[in-house]
Amino acid sequence: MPEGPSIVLLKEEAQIFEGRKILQVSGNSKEAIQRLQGVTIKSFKTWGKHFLICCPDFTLRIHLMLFGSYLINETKAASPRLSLTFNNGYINFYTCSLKFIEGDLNAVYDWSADIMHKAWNEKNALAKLKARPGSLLCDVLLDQDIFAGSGNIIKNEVMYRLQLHPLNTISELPQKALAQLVKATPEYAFDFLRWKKAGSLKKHWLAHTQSTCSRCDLPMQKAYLGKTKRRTYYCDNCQKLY
DNA sequence: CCGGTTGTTCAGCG
DNA sequence: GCGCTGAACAACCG
Repeated sequence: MPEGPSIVLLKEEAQIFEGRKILQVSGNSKEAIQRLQGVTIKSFKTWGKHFLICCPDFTLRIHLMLFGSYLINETKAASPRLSLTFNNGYINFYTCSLKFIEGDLNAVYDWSADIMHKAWNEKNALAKLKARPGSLLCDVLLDQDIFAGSGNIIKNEVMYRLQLHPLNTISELPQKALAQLVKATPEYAFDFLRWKKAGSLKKHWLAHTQSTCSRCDLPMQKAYLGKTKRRTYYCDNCQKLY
């Protein structure tokens, strides 16, 4: 389930364990997860689609990939990749990628690239876009170096909102469109978060998985576009190709 | 019930 | 070393 907003939600739900000591560790991960035993969690952070468990001497990065999930104070049949027990509950992570990060997180992460971080920086994003003049719009919206946290749904919805065709190259887009892009992508991510909390995310999809354009009533196109070859929904009539 | 996918990395090749 | 392709991972929905 995981685009950036879903990870922000995970962080919010995990808040109850911040500052708590990990009493029990288990899971089928091949990483050395036992080093978490007895450790007190300093804080949880997110960067794009990364969920970060920050401990005094190291950080554990959890990436839910395509199929990952988590449960708090609940279990299911599958065996967790990682299970952490505290004195006030437990959290299980399933089918995710775990990696320990040593040293200073700020040396690893460019927080200004995270579309949901307070450090998100439009100017930095614009500079990165301009450094990739030949890239397609549908590809840059999945580029985690530029729009960390954006995924395939956000990509489709942002292009539709801005009425920009997925096959626009960055160099062809007018400055105004680029300025809209770096503003609208975080905006949509926060709408996504709000709708997901309300359980009404899919109801608000205007492009993703849609068969008809809500603006002009013509059929939506579905194609696997760009270097990323990800499923792209768009309206040929409404989304402008410069 | 089989096909498809809200994601990423890596091996292999030219 | 590069860019591209396909595989691998592996769960859940319709």
